[in-house]
Amino acid sequence: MFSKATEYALRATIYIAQKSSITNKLSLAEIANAIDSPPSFTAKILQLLTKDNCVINSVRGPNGGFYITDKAKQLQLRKVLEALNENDMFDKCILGLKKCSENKPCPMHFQYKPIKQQLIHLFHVNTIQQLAEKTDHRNLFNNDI
Amino acid sequence: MFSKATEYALRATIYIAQKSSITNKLSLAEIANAIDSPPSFTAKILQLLTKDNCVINSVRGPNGGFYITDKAKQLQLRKVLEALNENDMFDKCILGLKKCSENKPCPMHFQYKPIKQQLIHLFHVNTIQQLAEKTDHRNLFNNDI
DNA sequence: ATAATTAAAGACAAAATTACCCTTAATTAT
DNA sequence: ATAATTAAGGGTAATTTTGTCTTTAATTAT
Ligand code: FES
Ligand code: FES
Repeated sequence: MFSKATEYALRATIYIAQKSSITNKLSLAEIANAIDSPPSFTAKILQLLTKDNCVINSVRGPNGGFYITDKAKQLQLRKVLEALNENDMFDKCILGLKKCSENKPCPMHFQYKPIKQQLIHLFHVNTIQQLAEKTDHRNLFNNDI
Repeated sequence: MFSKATEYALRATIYIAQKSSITNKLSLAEIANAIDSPPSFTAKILQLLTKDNCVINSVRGPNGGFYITDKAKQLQLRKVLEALNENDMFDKCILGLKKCSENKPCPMHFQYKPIKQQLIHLFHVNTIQQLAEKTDHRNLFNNDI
């Protein structure tokens, strides 16, 4: 469905929303370990999310790390997709036509349309905070049994 | 959503179902042109679909090409995903966890679940033929305005 | 039989994605 | 001020996906 980069971005954002605060920043190492992602690659993705402090914030130096503000927690989850440039994901034709349109619909268009809208809705109605509250803090992403 | 390979496979299958018959086989060149895909790459994908004649059939030599039997037209669209090894697409966790399960659901699991089921349903209930009938023959995949 | 045509098969190349490493800059603690 | 810590940034490497090309095999038409 999503690229690895986007998966890591979503997991990292939710994790940071669960565990961080302005007084308790999370290091790259902790985040990457918690969400089971390659640290260096995760660093790049976190940079995208901190660009213009659009989703998360970061501070360098001792006791530095990543955190998210209460305000940013109220952002739609869609903002994460935007930061990864994968926000147009759900505008696309499921069969890969250059343009998904009602005028020249592909054979799957009208059946896919309501599903597509639910996917868009999913990332629109949920705020980062709401997602963060959905699972208990302990073993959020450790389901690798 | 899908890989290029899968997109081409779906488009090619639907196109072949629309235009081919045992007496009117379609050449690689015609198919690739019609569905707007790179010919050589499309050749590889058509090979996957003809493997064990699971979805489409092919004949070499003059007046050879690709076609689909009436029987195969009754196959679920899901068979195309299977041939491309992308059938497990909708079993996966939307956040990329190794396992999508009810026991250890990710924060999006229960909201994503009904959408996932509709996606699965989409590829289960539609036969290749049904999709082929959904659009007129002329400019099926030429929506590149 | 021979030549022409078409897909199959394999090797290869390009591009994109994913991942890693090293240096730099910022911040903090001492 | 100095040293330690941490993210930022740049370059590069590995892997996967996408795309190309050439040869081979099968089939048909002559
Ligand atoms: S045209 Fe294919 S999904 Fe809209
Ligand atoms: S566990 Fe994430 S979608 Fe089911």
